[in-house]
Amino acid sequence: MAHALNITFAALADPTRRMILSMLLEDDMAVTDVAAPFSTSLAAISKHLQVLADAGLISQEKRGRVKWCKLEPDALRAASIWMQSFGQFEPVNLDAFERFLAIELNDPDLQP
Amino acid sequence: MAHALNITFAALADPTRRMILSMLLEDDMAVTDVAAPFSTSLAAISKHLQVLADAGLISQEKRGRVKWCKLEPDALRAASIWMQSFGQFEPVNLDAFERFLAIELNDPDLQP
DNA sequence: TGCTTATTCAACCAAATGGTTGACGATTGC
DNA sequence: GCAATCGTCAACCATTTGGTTGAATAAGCA
Repeated sequence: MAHALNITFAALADPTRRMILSMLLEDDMAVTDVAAPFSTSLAAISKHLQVLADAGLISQEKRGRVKWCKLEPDALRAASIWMQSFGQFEPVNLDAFERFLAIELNDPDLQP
Repeated sequence: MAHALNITFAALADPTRRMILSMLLEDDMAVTDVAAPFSTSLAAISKHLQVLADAGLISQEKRGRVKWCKLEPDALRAASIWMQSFGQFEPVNLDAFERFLAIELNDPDLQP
């Protein structure tokens, strides 16, 4: 893989991982709490978190026996900047954004 | 896969496909011409173009025996909007962007 | 000390991905 | 008509991905 953008975009391509990111947007979380709303195993979520950490999208810090996960917006920012190079995208249309979010949050691929 | 963002981000995760997109930014191209600068086979590039078309990132139109490929920025815009939801990203730092582009264009994974 | 909780590791599996090669259907030009 | 060009298809291959389960490690609690 090598290139940072490869792993960033690959990490973002999975709906479970995007959901995790949106959960972490609210607050830092322990691995077990991240896994709670999903029907997949804890080990699977642990792997997803590793992918996100490898991509630099989150950081993980172990305090005691609990590993805290924290959103790291820098990697996302890099990908966002790449997109803007294809850009001349007009400023975000908030109505379209609302509609978009409605679709994203009703993602049928996602169990929670 | 199902969700549009899944296939959009998955399509963007490959450096060959990102390079193709940047080539198409300049102008519409025939499949053979897209493939020319790459050391991979024409069939492989044809598959990459299919992935990009499935993601809505490009469109393809056959005129005679030549199939023309054209950048379609709407899908990229959708992904860009999703990213901005993680946003409160400060306006793009152009110096950082220049450095970033330098890295992207020297991508060692890419042959051309 | 011993039980419980938090997380990862290891081995495994099915499916998807990115690549190859050779054959094939269309289209164009001589 | 026939040969060359454009592009895809089909079969195959190696690697990666996302998932499982059960054991292992580590830390807190009673």
